[in-house]
Amino acid sequence: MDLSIGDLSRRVAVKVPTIRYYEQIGLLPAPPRTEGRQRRYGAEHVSRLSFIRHARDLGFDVEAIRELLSLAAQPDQSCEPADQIVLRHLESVERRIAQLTLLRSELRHMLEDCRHGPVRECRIIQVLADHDQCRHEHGKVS
Amino acid sequence: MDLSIGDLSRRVAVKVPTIRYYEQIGLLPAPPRTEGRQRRYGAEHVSRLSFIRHARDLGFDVEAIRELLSLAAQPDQSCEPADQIVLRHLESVERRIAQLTLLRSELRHMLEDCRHGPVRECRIIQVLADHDQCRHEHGKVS
DNA sequence: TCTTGAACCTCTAGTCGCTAGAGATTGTAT
DNA sequence: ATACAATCTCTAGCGACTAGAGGTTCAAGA
Repeated sequence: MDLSIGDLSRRVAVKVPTIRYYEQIGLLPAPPRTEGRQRRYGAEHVSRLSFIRHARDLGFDVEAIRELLSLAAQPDQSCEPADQIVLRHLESVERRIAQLTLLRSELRHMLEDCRHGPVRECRIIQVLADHDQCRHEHGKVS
Repeated sequence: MDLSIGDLSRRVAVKVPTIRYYEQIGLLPAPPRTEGRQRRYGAEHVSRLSFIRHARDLGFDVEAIRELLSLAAQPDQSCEPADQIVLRHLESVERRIAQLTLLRSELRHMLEDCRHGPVRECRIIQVLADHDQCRHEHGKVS
């Protein structure tokens, strides 16, 4: 096991610049280098980067991943803090789904109401221009 | 109607720096100024900024809003392009909901499986460390 | 009229998690 | 030996703001 950054990238499916970025922000430890200063990774880098990738796939932010990694390194501690992190994330996902579901129904209504005539009669534009004609309230989405 | 930027901000519920930002990126036209170079807004600014805010609330990005604004200014044209923009956005919202729904179920399973013991036995950490134990595949989320 | 002080001004930099590019160096296969 | 892909560092950019510094202007009260 003596992987170049490109090998690691292919194996874990994380792009090369992203690996360097993770090193820069201290998420992945700096590996040893060749004489010519190229990075060479071992098995522990593979598993740590996998962990990071899976956690990112699950939508955890870097701070949460930092905490999860540090918890994973303490096998005797209670896993409750990890639980809390996951729960916190789950709740934010649920809030997001709720927002987006509202949003979806608004957008559907807009499309249904559209007469497909000229802009002058277009409900879509009207709703945007005069929000009081809108059916529901909704929070910020972005 | 001769509103300061603060008046406009309160009336439309868009923050002052955001208003200046919209001017900078050309979304809101630059208003006339007082002798002392302070901005003074009229009714057309209020309605244009309202339009922008409603569209942002609906999750449209700035480029889409630019197009919607320019369509709104051409009342004789067909509203089909506006339709297309809304449809495109609806589809992306639907994709996002689908992703997040998958994600939610993964996170719920993780929490269910957790034995609330030490980290060593924690399914949450195990799933992250060894992704093959994961129940489902899912796309990128962030 | 003068004085406060809140509101305004411009400009730069930071947020998050990367991604892209320039320009130079290194590793590897032929 | 040579070619060329891969690597290196560094800086800047993405989107849609947000925060802060340091200075100026406006409007109201004394």
